[in-house]
Amino acid sequence: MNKNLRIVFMGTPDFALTTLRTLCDSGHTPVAVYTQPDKVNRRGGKISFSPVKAYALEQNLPVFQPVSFRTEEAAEELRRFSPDLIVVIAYGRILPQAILDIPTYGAINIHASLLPKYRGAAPVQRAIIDGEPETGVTLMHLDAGMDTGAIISQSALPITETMTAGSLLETLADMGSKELLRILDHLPEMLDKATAQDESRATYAEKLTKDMGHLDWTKPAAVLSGLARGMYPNPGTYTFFRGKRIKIHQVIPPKYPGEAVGHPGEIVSLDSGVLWVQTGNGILGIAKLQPENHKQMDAADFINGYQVKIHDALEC
RNA sequence: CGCGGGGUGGAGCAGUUGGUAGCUCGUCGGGCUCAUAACCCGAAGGCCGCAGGUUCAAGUCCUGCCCCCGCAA
Repeated sequence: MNKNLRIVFMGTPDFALTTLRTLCDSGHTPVAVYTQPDKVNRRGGKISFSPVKAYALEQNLPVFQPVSFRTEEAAEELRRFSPDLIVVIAYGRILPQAILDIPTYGAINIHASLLPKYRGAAPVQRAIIDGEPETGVTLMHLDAGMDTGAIISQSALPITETMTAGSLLETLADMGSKELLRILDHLPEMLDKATAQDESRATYAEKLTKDMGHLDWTKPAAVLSGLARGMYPNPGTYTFFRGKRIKIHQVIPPKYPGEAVGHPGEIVSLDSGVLWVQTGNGILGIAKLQPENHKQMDAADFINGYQVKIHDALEC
């Protein structure tokens, strides 16, 4: 019923793209799309667009990439679309109140956590790394703070030991997108019913750093598994083998806690073409990996090509 | 022009100071076994990324091009 809402979409990565697609497919095509400025990919000297920009161009939607929203020009540009609502998803920037005041209904944001827990940049990743039993997606009415807006709706999802940040993000993006459509159909009421977050329970999910991905084999397998899955695909985890850096792409849930059959980092079995590695507690399986300068490969191929033997060891 | 690694039979890798290619796995055939992703025997399969050059001779040296990847951003 609200098909003629004037929506402005703001987002950057794939997580945001899912929702943009959903909006377009359901007839809520945005009147404008905002995304982060293009980045220069040094290695090829090429410029790379954000996933959102690539799709918007494909759909012939007007694209804007302001460097800042704290200028009168930026506000004026936005006002020209006389938006009813801004939908913000992983845009990568906090919108100042002056911008939030422009649309009739303000701005709605989809955040991949059960707010107020895991506010911030890496909610899904941190939830997996921390071994949380569940996470979810929250739609909130944006205010000027960092993920502090009133909660419009929330859906939870259990985290299993095979989920990665990448796969979970996809699932949550779908959940959030569908929920958004539902909200758009009942817009003013849903916003009125939004409830403030309980500040006392707020936690923050800081951005991940590359060095966090350096696997320490003396840690328990369960911890390493969470790290490998929470850091995947970006920024990724890694270890070293014969002095070469190895990226870990897929691990297999830990086995045999407590029963140490080798030193931490030692490869104790090659069953089923998997690299079974002894950790500080339990054995972790590595199923897919990528030696530096090479492409991703199955552990079985790695074992064949590199003549890996039991008792060889991964280095920290 | 940020630094660097690589393109070799279906897959992953070796190939030394240049002399027509090897390993692990897979595939096909046969054998052993109660059985097997185990083991044994045998076979097929490669214009060594593309183009040009040096040389009696190049995967192996030189030049140019295409593609892939790691780090850093």
